[in-house]
Amino acid sequence: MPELPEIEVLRRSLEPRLVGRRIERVEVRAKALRERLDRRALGALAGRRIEALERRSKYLLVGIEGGERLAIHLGMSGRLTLVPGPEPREPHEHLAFHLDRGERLRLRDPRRFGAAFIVARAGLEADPHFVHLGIEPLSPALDGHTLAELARGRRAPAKAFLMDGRRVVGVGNIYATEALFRAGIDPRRSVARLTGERFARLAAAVVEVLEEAIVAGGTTLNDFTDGSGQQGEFQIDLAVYGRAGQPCPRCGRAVRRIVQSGRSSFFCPRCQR
DNA sequence: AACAAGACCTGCATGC
DNA sequence: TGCATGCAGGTCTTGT
Repeated sequence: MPELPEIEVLRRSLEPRLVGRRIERVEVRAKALRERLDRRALGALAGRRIEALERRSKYLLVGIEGGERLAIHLGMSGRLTLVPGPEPREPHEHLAFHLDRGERLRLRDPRRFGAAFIVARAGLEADPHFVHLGIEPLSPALDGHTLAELARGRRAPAKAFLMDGRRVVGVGNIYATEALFRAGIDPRRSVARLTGERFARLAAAVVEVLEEAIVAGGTTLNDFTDGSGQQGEFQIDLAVYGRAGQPCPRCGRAVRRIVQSGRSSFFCPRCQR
Protein backbone atom coordinates (compact mmCIF):
# COMPACT_ATOMS: atom_id res chain seq x y z
CA MET A 1 0.00 0.00 0.00
CA PRO A 2 2.21 2.72 1.16
CA GLU A 3 4.78 4.56 -0.87
CA LEU A 4 6.42 7.89 -0.11
CA PRO A 5 3.26 10.03 -0.29
CA GLU A 6 1.34 7.77 2.07
CA ILE A 7 4.11 7.79 4.68
CA GLU A 8 4.44 11.55 4.38
CA VAL A 9 0.68 11.97 4.84
CA LEU A 10 0.87 9.69 7.86
CA ARG A 11 3.78 11.67 9.28
CA ARG A 12 1.98 14.98 8.89
CA SER A 13 -1.20 13.66 10.45
CA LEU A 14 0.57 12.25 13.49
CA GLU A 15 3.15 14.95 14.12
CA PRO A 16 0.94 17.44 15.97
CA ARG A 17 -0.72 14.67 17.97
CA LEU A 18 2.45 12.83 19.00
CA VAL A 19 5.17 15.36 19.62
CA GLY A 20 5.46 16.04 23.34
CA ARG A 21 3.60 12.87 24.37
CA ARG A 22 5.17 10.41 26.79
CA ILE A 23 5.22 6.68 26.08
CA GLU A 24 3.99 4.93 29.20
CA ARG A 25 3.92 1.30 28.14
CA VAL A 26 4.86 -0.74 25.09
CA GLU A 27 2.95 -3.83 24.05
CA VAL A 28 4.74 -6.24 21.69
CA ARG A 29 2.24 -8.91 20.67
CA ALA A 30 4.06 -10.63 17.80
CA LYS A 31 7.45 -12.26 17.63
CA ALA A 32 8.32 -10.84 14.26
CA LEU A 33 7.06 -8.86 11.33
CA ARG A 34 9.38 -9.05 8.33
CA GLU A 35 12.15 -9.08 10.94
CA ARG A 36 12.19 -9.93 14.64
CA LEU A 37 10.63 -7.44 17.02
CA ASP A 38 13.18 -6.61 19.71
CA ARG A 39 10.96 -6.75 22.77
CA ARG A 40 13.62 -5.37 25.08
CA ALA A 41 14.67 -2.44 22.91
CA LEU A 42 11.09 -1.45 22.14
CA GLY A 43 10.09 -1.84 25.78
CA ALA A 44 12.90 0.50 26.79
CA LEU A 45 10.97 3.37 25.20
CA ALA A 46 8.59 3.34 28.15
CA GLY A 47 8.82 6.50 30.21
CA ARG A 48 10.30 8.58 27.43
CA ARG A 49 8.95 11.48 25.45
CA ILE A 50 8.39 11.78 21.70
CA GLU A 51 10.29 14.76 20.33
CA ALA A 52 9.90 14.64 16.56
CA LEU A 53 8.37 12.82 13.62
CA GLU A 54 10.48 12.42 10.50
CA ARG A 55 10.48 10.32 7.36
CA ARG A 56 13.27 8.72 5.37
CA SER A 57 12.23 6.77 2.30
CA LYS A 58 9.16 4.75 3.35
CA TYR A 59 10.23 4.64 6.99
CA LEU A 60 8.47 6.74 9.60
CA LEU A 61 10.97 7.87 12.24
CA VAL A 62 9.74 8.69 15.71
CA GLY A 63 12.37 10.80 17.48
CA ILE A 64 12.69 9.84 21.13
CA GLU A 65 14.00 11.88 24.02
CA GLY A 66 17.64 10.86 24.43
CA GLY A 67 18.45 10.72 20.73
CA GLU A 68 17.26 7.33 19.56
CA ARG A 69 14.60 6.84 16.93
CA LEU A 70 11.83 4.35 16.54
CA ALA A 71 11.59 3.33 12.89
CA ILE A 72 8.32 1.95 11.56
CA HIS A 73 7.78 0.52 8.10
CA LEU A 74 4.28 -0.41 6.94
CA GLY A 75 5.27 -3.00 4.33
CA MET A 76 2.31 -3.68 2.07
CA SER A 77 -0.59 -3.91 4.50
CA GLY A 78 0.45 -1.97 7.59
CA ARG A 79 -1.68 0.69 9.24
CA LEU A 80 -0.53 2.95 12.06
CA THR A 81 -3.23 4.83 13.93
CA LEU A 82 -3.59 6.85 17.10
CA VAL A 83 -6.75 5.97 18.99
CA PRO A 84 -8.29 6.62 22.40
CA GLY A 85 -7.12 3.99 24.88
CA PRO A 86 -10.44 2.15 25.37
CA GLU A 87 -10.69 1.29 21.66
CA PRO A 88 -10.79 -2.53 21.38
CA ARG A 89 -7.80 -4.31 19.89
CA GLU A 90 -7.95 -4.97 16.16
CA PRO A 91 -7.01 -8.25 14.53
CA HIS A 92 -3.29 -8.20 13.66
CA GLU A 93 -2.52 -5.41 16.09
CA HIS A 94 1.07 -6.50 16.63
CA LEU A 95 2.49 -3.50 18.41
CA ALA A 96 1.00 -0.77 20.58
CA PHE A 97 2.43 2.25 22.40
CA HIS A 98 0.28 3.41 25.30
CA LEU A 99 0.73 7.15 25.75
CA ASP A 100 -0.08 9.66 28.45
CA ARG A 101 -3.63 11.06 28.16
CA GLY A 102 -4.75 7.47 27.65
CA GLU A 103 -4.16 7.32 23.91
CA ARG A 104 -2.60 4.43 22.05
CA LEU A 105 -0.48 4.33 18.90
CA ARG A 106 -1.09 0.98 17.29
CA LEU A 107 0.39 -0.92 14.38
CA ARG A 108 -1.81 -3.37 12.54
CA ASP A 109 -0.24 -5.42 9.73
CA PRO A 110 -2.00 -8.55 8.46
CA ARG A 111 0.69 -9.59 6.00
CA ARG A 112 3.54 -8.77 8.38
CA PHE A 113 5.79 -7.31 5.71
CA GLY A 114 6.29 -4.26 7.91
CA ALA A 115 9.00 -3.57 10.46
CA ALA A 116 9.61 -1.76 13.73
CA PHE A 117 13.03 -1.27 15.26
CA ILE A 118 15.19 1.17 17.18
CA VAL A 119 17.76 3.29 15.39
CA ALA A 120 20.70 3.98 17.70
CA ARG A 121 21.84 7.50 18.58
CA ALA A 122 24.70 7.06 16.10
CA GLY A 123 22.12 7.79 13.41
CA LEU A 124 20.75 6.48 10.15
CA GLU A 125 24.17 6.33 8.46
CA ALA A 126 25.22 3.66 10.93
CA ASP A 127 22.10 1.51 10.52
CA PRO A 128 22.10 -1.21 7.85
CA HIS A 129 18.45 -0.49 7.02
CA PHE A 130 19.41 2.91 5.67
CA VAL A 131 22.97 2.74 4.36
CA HIS A 132 22.10 1.68 0.82
CA LEU A 133 19.14 4.00 0.35
CA GLY A 134 19.15 6.44 -2.56
CA ILE A 135 18.17 10.09 -2.69
CA GLU A 136 14.91 11.61 -1.54
CA PRO A 137 13.01 12.77 -4.63
CA LEU A 138 11.29 15.79 -3.05
CA SER A 139 13.84 17.57 -0.95
CA PRO A 140 15.40 18.95 -2.96
CA ALA A 141 13.22 18.18 -5.97
CA LEU A 142 14.74 15.60 -8.28
CA ASP A 143 15.94 16.92 -11.64
CA GLY A 144 16.78 15.36 -14.98
CA HIS A 145 20.55 15.66 -14.63
CA THR A 146 20.54 13.84 -11.32
CA LEU A 147 18.29 11.12 -12.67
CA ALA A 148 20.45 10.64 -15.76
CA GLU A 149 23.54 10.46 -13.54
CA LEU A 150 21.92 7.79 -11.37
CA ALA A 151 21.10 5.78 -14.49
CA ARG A 152 24.63 5.83 -15.89
CA GLY A 153 25.91 2.38 -16.76
CA ARG A 154 22.49 0.82 -16.23
CA ARG A 155 20.23 -0.92 -18.70
CA ALA A 156 17.28 -1.74 -16.47
CA PRO A 157 13.76 -1.05 -17.75
CA ALA A 158 12.64 2.44 -16.75
CA LYS A 159 10.03 1.01 -14.39
CA ALA A 160 12.49 -1.18 -12.47
CA PHE A 161 14.98 1.68 -12.32
CA LEU A 162 12.45 4.05 -10.77
CA MET A 163 11.50 1.47 -8.17
CA ASP A 164 15.11 0.70 -7.19
CA GLY A 165 15.46 2.27 -3.76
CA ARG A 166 19.25 2.33 -4.04
CA ARG A 167 18.88 5.14 -6.58
CA VAL A 168 15.75 7.09 -5.69
CA VAL A 169 13.63 6.20 -2.65
CA GLY A 170 9.91 6.20 -2.08
CA VAL A 171 8.69 5.38 -5.58
CA GLY A 172 6.79 2.09 -5.62
CA ASN A 173 4.65 0.35 -8.17
CA ILE A 174 1.78 2.85 -8.31
CA TYR A 175 3.78 6.05 -8.58
CA ALA A 176 6.40 4.57 -10.91
CA THR A 177 3.54 3.52 -13.19
CA GLU A 178 1.88 6.92 -13.07
CA ALA A 179 5.09 8.92 -13.50
CA LEU A 180 6.00 6.93 -16.62
CA PHE A 181 2.56 7.63 -18.06
CA ARG A 182 2.91 11.36 -17.42
CA ALA A 183 6.39 11.37 -18.96
CA GLY A 184 5.21 9.38 -22.00
CA ILE A 185 7.80 6.65 -21.46
CA ASP A 186 7.20 2.94 -22.06
CA PRO A 187 7.89 1.13 -18.76
CA ARG A 188 9.92 -1.49 -20.65
CA ARG A 189 12.30 1.03 -22.21
CA SER A 190 15.86 0.67 -20.98
CA VAL A 191 17.21 3.71 -19.17
CA ALA A 192 20.31 3.31 -21.35
CA ARG A 193 18.14 4.53 -24.23
CA LEU A 194 16.61 7.66 -22.70
CA THR A 195 17.71 11.10 -23.86
CA GLY A 196 18.52 13.94 -21.47
CA GLU A 197 15.27 15.59 -22.38
CA ARG A 198 13.29 12.51 -21.46
CA PHE A 199 15.13 12.17 -18.13
CA ALA A 200 14.08 15.75 -17.42
CA ARG A 201 10.45 14.94 -18.18
CA LEU A 202 10.61 11.81 -16.08
CA ALA A 203 12.15 13.58 -13.09
CA ALA A 204 9.51 16.29 -13.30
CA ALA A 205 6.75 13.68 -13.55
CA VAL A 206 8.02 11.83 -10.47
CA VAL A 207 8.11 15.02 -8.41
CA GLU A 208 4.71 16.14 -9.68
CA VAL A 209 2.89 12.87 -9.05
CA LEU A 210 4.35 12.47 -5.55
CA GLU A 211 3.46 16.02 -4.57
CA GLU A 212 -0.07 15.77 -5.95
CA ALA A 213 -0.60 12.50 -4.11
CA ILE A 214 0.49 14.05 -0.81
CA VAL A 215 -1.97 16.91 -1.31
CA ALA A 216 -4.73 14.36 -2.02
CA GLY A 217 -3.98 12.53 1.23
CA GLY A 218 -2.34 9.54 -0.47
CA THR A 219 -3.78 6.64 -2.43
CA THR A 220 -6.17 4.28 -0.67
CA LEU A 221 -6.75 1.10 -2.67
CA ASN A 222 -7.33 -1.21 0.27
CA ASP A 223 -5.58 -0.48 3.50
CA PHE A 224 -4.05 2.95 3.66
CA THR A 225 -5.22 5.54 6.14
CA ASP A 226 -3.47 8.38 7.89
CA GLY A 227 -2.91 8.36 11.64
CA SER A 228 -6.52 9.31 12.30
CA GLY A 229 -8.02 6.63 10.07
CA GLN A 230 -8.71 9.03 7.21
CA GLN A 231 -8.49 7.52 3.71
CA GLY A 232 -6.66 9.11 0.79
CA GLU A 233 -8.21 10.28 -2.46
CA PHE A 234 -5.46 10.08 -5.03
CA GLN A 235 -6.78 6.75 -6.39
CA ILE A 236 -9.39 8.86 -8.20
CA ASP A 237 -6.60 10.61 -10.12
CA LEU A 238 -4.71 7.49 -11.21
CA ALA A 239 -4.52 7.63 -14.99
CA VAL A 240 -3.42 4.08 -15.80
CA TYR A 241 -2.64 2.14 -12.62
CA GLY A 242 -5.20 -0.65 -12.19
CA ARG A 243 -7.05 0.38 -15.35
CA ALA A 244 -6.25 -2.40 -17.81
CA GLY A 245 -8.67 -2.34 -20.74
CA GLN A 246 -10.04 1.08 -19.90
CA PRO A 247 -9.45 4.04 -22.22
CA CYS A 248 -6.27 6.07 -21.86
CA PRO A 249 -7.34 9.47 -20.48
CA ARG A 250 -5.16 11.19 -23.07
CA CYS A 251 -5.84 9.31 -26.34
CA GLY A 252 -8.63 6.84 -25.61
CA ARG A 253 -6.68 3.72 -26.57
CA ALA A 254 -7.07 0.77 -24.18
CA VAL A 255 -4.61 0.69 -21.29
CA ARG A 256 -2.44 -2.44 -21.28
CA ARG A 257 -1.32 -4.53 -18.33
CA ILE A 258 1.95 -6.42 -18.48
CA VAL A 259 4.09 -8.08 -15.82
CA GLN A 260 7.64 -6.81 -15.26
CA SER A 261 9.85 -8.59 -12.75
CA GLY A 262 6.77 -10.07 -11.19
CA ARG A 263 4.83 -6.82 -10.78
CA SER A 264 1.94 -5.37 -12.74
CA SER A 265 2.70 -2.47 -15.04
CA PHE A 266 0.01 -0.47 -16.78
CA PHE A 267 0.64 1.79 -19.74
CA CYS A 268 -0.83 3.30 -22.88
CA PRO A 269 0.81 1.72 -25.93
CA ARG A 270 0.20 4.85 -27.98
CA CYS A 271 1.21 7.61 -25.54
CA GLN A 272 4.18 5.80 -23.99
CA ARG A 273 7.21 5.02 -26.15
C1' DA B 1 28.05 -5.64 -11.45
C1' DA B 2 23.48 -5.54 -12.84
C1' DC B 3 19.38 -7.71 -13.24
C1' DA B 4 15.42 -11.18 -12.74
C1' DA B 5 12.93 -14.06 -9.98
C1' DG B 6 11.47 -16.01 -5.87
C1' DA B 7 10.35 -15.74 -0.95
C1' DC B 8 8.12 -13.75 2.88
C1' DC B 9 2.35 -13.83 4.80
C1' DT B 10 -2.51 -13.03 4.84
C1' DG B 11 -6.83 -11.46 2.83
C1' DC B 12 -9.76 -10.78 -0.75
C1' DA B 13 -11.91 -11.08 -5.40
C1' DT B 14 -12.94 -14.14 -8.99
C1' DG B 15 -14.45 -18.16 -11.23
C1' DC B 16 -15.76 -22.92 -11.45
C1' DT C 1 -22.22 -22.35 -1.14
C1' DG C 2 -17.53 -24.03 -1.09
C1' DC C 3 -13.21 -24.40 -2.78
C1' DA C 4 -9.15 -23.37 -5.61
C1' DT C 5 -6.60 -19.92 -7.82
C1' DG C 6 -4.43 -15.66 -8.50
C1' DC C 7 -3.30 -11.29 -7.08
C1' DA C 8 -1.87 -7.31 -3.92
C1' DG C 9 1.00 -1.09 -2.94
C1' DG C 10 7.60 -3.63 -0.31
C1' DT C 11 11.93 -5.37 0.76
C1' DC C 12 15.45 -8.90 0.86
C1' DT C 13 18.06 -12.84 -0.87
C1' DT C 14 19.59 -15.85 -4.31
C1' DG C 15 21.14 -17.17 -8.76
C1' DT C 16 22.47 -16.11 -13.53
